[in-house]
Amino acid sequence: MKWTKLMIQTLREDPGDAEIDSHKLLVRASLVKKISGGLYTYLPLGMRTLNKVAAIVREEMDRAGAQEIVMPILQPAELWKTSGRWETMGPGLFHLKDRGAHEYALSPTAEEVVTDLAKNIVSSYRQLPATLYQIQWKFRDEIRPRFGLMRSKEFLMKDAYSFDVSLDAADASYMAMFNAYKRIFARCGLKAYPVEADTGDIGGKFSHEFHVLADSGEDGIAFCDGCGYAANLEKAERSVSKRDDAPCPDFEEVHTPGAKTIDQVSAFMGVPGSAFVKSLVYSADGTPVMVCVPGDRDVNDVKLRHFLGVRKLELADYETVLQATGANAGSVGPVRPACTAMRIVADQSLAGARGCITGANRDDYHLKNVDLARDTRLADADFADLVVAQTGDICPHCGKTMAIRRGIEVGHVFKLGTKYADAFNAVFKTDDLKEKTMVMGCYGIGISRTLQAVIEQSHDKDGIIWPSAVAPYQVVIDLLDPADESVANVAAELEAQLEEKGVDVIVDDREERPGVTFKDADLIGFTVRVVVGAKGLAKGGVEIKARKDPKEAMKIVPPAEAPAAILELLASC
RNA sequence: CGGGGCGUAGCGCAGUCUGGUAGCGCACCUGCCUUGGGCGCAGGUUGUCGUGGGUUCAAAUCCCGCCGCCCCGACCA
Repeated sequence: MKWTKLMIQTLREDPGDAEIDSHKLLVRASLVKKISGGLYTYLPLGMRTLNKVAAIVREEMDRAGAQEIVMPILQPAELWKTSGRWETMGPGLFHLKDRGAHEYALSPTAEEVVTDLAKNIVSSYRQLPATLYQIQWKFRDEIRPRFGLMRSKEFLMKDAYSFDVSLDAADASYMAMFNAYKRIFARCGLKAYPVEADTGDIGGKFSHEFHVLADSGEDGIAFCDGCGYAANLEKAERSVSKRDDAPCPDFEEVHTPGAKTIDQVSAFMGVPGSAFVKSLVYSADGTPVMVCVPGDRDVNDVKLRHFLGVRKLELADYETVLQATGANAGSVGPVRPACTAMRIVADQSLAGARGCITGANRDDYHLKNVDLARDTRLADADFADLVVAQTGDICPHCGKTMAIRRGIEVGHVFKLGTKYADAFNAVFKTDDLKEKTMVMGCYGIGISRTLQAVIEQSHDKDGIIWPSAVAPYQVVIDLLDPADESVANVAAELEAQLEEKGVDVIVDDREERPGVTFKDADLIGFTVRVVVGAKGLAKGGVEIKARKDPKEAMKIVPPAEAPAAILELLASC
């Protein structure tokens, strides 16, 4: 392919609306063009890399025994109402009506459609197990699209769904996908880590996310270097040692005028935040619940929601707080008798806490010398792991300390159980003619996000450094003298030979100074650069260099030997 | 949803406070020159100044409405 035939318009300056390197480079290297917030056109170069990632995913899905299908993006509302997600996904789900006022959703995933499909096609255990997948555009009405392709309203996703005869059988389907994912990300040149995760709105029992570590990542992940435990902060557990607090005298009120936050009261009283019991009033499916955690800790909403077994959980508004406790936010606490009606729960690390400070349920007052067992209605069953893990917390599996890192979620594998199969009554006949519900799993990879994650993980100050497997073109042949006949001939011959070997080649035939073509080659990041010039040829060689290598690693080889040398270089990238 | 910022050429921006008929850099086109890391010179093209209304002799500039985009926050008491 000739450069001058392609729609490429590289930019010298960073786009004004990009925050992170990969987003800036996507735009500067002319891979994508924004059309509106969270919506992008893929230009020829971007389309090629997107297709390459998709091709790797397709190959590995097929290898793992999954079958490719395509489901509609526009999906009838009835299916979504059957599963309940028409309501639970709320405004995150795009919906629209046709001229007959029938409602539709734009698919953000396809559990409903695929379960309905399986229900209709599968009637016997003989047809299982089966895993279906598609590579299809998905739509989500994100609150705040950002970071280019990382969080956009429309994105390319591979979604797969497994159907099995039992939970045990589903393990094999899950593991097949898990292993396929490891291969996929490795082939894309990515270091991706499987991380234990919450199952979110999709539901189910067990799941792993695949994360690429990056400072710009939107997710926090607890890592234990001791045993390899890795978990999304939404789920990450921590181990706490049993407290042995000394008995304390009866609690007493302390006047704390104007001090509302833990930081303010802590400063006012000259006591560290960890000595406080922070008490928050939540609205759990509409009922107020008080949650107590150490003053230097944040409540983990996901853990709390699971523990309480409720669907909708949010911090209560100020009026509810006042009604439930008799005090305004900033002065509330768990000590009786104020909160007689409300359920109170607390983080496990507070079991046995004595001598702590809480709100007094009276504006501008706190209590000191609180003994949670003695002074509150908290019973053993009310304690659970309810806080967000922090760096330095103890790993629940090996006892070593964990660290929090940032990650980009590029893939997710779930065991769904029978959540959707139950909703759609997707059953099959067993060998003894009984009816049984299918057990499902679902498995997603953000293809467009993966593409950007590769850039985020593989770039330098000059531009992208494409791994060979997903480069828009693996080799750029830079013609220093495009008008020179011998240069053009050597380049054409080289291009033909490489393409015969299955290598994607772009020939930079622009009448530009070398500085311009070199800068562009580095910016777009073609895996290997070949320079063909009249002077070099006169001396008997062309020049080859891997993008990831420094200038000094450049080699000069005779044109006849170039294809073999280039293939070797590509194999190492 | 709340707060802040921004909308001027394909891209990045100045001009707005203090109203006077729109500018810079990059890109693009022509010519000369140059030719190993975004060269130089000369000439040139590209704008409903986001949009609708108002004030005014005159509006990118002042006033009001709307739209879009970006960032932060969304109540951790």
